[in-house]
Amino acid sequence: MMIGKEDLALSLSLSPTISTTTNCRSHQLNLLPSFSSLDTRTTPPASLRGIDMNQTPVTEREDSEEDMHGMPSSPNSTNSSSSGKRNERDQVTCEEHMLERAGSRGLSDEEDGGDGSRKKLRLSKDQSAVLEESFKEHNTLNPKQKAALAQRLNLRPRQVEVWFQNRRARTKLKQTEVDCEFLKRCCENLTEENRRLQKELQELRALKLSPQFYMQMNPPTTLTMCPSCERVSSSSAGNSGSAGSSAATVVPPSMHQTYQHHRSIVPAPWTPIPLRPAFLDTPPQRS
DNA sequence: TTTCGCTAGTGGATTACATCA
DNA sequence: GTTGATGTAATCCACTAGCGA
Repeated sequence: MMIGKEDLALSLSLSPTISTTTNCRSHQLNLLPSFSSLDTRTTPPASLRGIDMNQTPVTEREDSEEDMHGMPSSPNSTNSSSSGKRNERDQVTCEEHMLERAGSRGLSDEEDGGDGSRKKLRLSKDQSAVLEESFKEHNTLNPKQKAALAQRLNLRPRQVEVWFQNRRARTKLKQTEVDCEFLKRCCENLTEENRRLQKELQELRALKLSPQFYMQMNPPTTLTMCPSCERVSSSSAGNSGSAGSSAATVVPPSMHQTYQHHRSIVPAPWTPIPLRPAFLDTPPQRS
């Protein structure tokens, strides 16, 4: 949004007949010239006490401030689609606004109490089921789909849009929980592996410090890995024994003599595995 | 009374398009 | 005609309040 709050305030104070939150084009506004300029963001919708919001709209009167403008209350309102579909959106915008107005719950300001409080009523099971089905097919809606769904369910397009937004949020939350659990297990495994390797390192160092170690030390060992089975084997001038990685299965070179493409592995200096994966400390960058 | 899930409002960020110099 | 700056509308997400079960 390129309009700052100051600009909004200025607009409100200077042009009381123009809504600052309009989503309509000028020609659409011309169709609805009599709506007031209440700031819908600061004026909560009227409540809906005792009324089943899920009932088929009866009158054109909208309970919320949307009717005051003839358009939705939030800049987010009305259209839900992936970006870059302006033409498609434009075609549906007016229809949606009319639908939203028609899709009211048949309440007047008197009926909803007019105390500024809002009522959030549940969608029926049938409505939720249909929305769920639709969400399974596509988790975002283009304006036409939204309008059709709203009409089918006797809801306002805004309600359908909000439902999809919240549904996406729930999906993301659950996925985040799953990811978190997975990473937690990874972290635990790596911690355990690190602990085990540290212990092994200590043992090797202790062994290295003992005089006997030098007595029995063989010439430098070269590790070879079979690219096919990725097994590591060790070889040295005087020993073809088991100096391979503790994590890899050590296989005598003889078992892999048929492979002509064995490559040598130079043992790298010891690097402890961090107890906590680095990516956990690196927040994902927003593209 | 408290808790939890759901619905909806709000603000910021982003994108596409229109207009103008 | 092209290009960059600017404005506007639409959409998304994150956060949150409020309602109902």
